[in-house]
Amino acid sequence: MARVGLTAERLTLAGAELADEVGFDQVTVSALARRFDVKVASLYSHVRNSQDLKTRIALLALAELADRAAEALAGRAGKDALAALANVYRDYAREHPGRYAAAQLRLDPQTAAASAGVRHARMTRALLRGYDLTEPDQTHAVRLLGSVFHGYVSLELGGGFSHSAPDTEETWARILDALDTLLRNWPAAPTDPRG
Amino acid sequence: MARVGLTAERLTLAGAELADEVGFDQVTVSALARRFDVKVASLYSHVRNSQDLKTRIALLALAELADRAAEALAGRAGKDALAALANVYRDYAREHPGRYAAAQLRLDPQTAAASAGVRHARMTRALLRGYDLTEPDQTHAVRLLGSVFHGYVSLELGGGFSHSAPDTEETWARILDALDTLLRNWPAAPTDPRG
DNA sequence: CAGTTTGCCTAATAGCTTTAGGCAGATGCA
DNA sequence: TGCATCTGCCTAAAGCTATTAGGCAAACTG
Repeated sequence: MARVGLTAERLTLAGAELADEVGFDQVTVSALARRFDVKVASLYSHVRNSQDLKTRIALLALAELADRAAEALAGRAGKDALAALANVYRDYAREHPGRYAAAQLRLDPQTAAASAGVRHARMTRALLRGYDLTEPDQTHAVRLLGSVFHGYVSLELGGGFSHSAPDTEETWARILDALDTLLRNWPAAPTDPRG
Repeated sequence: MARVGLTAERLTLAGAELADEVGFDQVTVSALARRFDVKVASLYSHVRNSQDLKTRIALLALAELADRAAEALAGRAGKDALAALANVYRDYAREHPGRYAAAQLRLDPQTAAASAGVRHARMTRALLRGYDLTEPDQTHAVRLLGSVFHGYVSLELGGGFSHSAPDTEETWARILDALDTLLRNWPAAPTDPRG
């Protein structure tokens, strides 16, 4: 009967920690109740259901990631900014694999629109101001960067690059070099053969 | 009591279909039993457990994907091969989202080593023969391509690119152009400043 | 300090996973 | 063809998670 002081925020934070420890898909209402030494049903006063809990963790992760990105980008431009942003994602995923997995949770359009996800897109766009791209190439480049960052980080985290030399640090550095080179020499759209 | 003729193979295939219909994480021993109109316990004669079932689906997906890739690469080189391989991944993910998700399942090292996953790495490497790269740049490039393909496909599938112009077809085409350009002008390793 | 709110509880239902043990249809051999 | 064995699917049962309904007592409110 002792009141533990549960709130949606505390549950979300504890859920994020749990995710980092055991994996996002192992985050369960039951496990969280155990962690607070409280009965399972008690959580349902603070969180609508399991899906709601996971969504909150995802939103937390997206916001944390956006905060880090904003800080990293401040005062940087060009390749410096590119590497800083890329490393934010990679470092966050390594420090907080569960939260990073949570950030990939598919959100319904409304929630997604209100999430920090939009800040990410805006920051990537801001980063590209250091390169000479105009629409629609800028959007293509935003999507390319998102793909590379997310793809690399999730493959590396998933062990996709293990068991083989050279090490991933080296690869990561060379990929950032390559992206910088590419953005500085972005190929023009091929002329439409129908024209 | 009528024997339905369950086998691990039939269960795996049905599981893959189920994954494509309702999502890989919704693939459950129970759901599969329902699909065969059979009691749940019956499946345990053919499949060790839920994890085993999912692993089999993952291996099926990896093998199908490798088969498609091999076929697509046959007789092609350079950018033609690059686009063909890239489209194999993208098309497969769109046709079989559940299977594609299954292919990302983290396998234990032994299983991974025996899986078709190694064929994928080899094919990407083969593709790079059309470009002028030597080790270790080739490995870096293999990893870059893997990152872009996987990252783009999973973001697109997850709806990460929705709600915004221009359409993803155009972006995809431009990204392939960009990768081709990049591979043909792969930046040399920067000289070590300590040297 | 009485009244109300609210936080955590018990109880109950329902689904998924996994194991143990049983019966009958399929298979093999004389 | 008949008998023995094997194998496939079954019933039963225990344990975990999710979720809802309703209760009691601690904590605010005036």
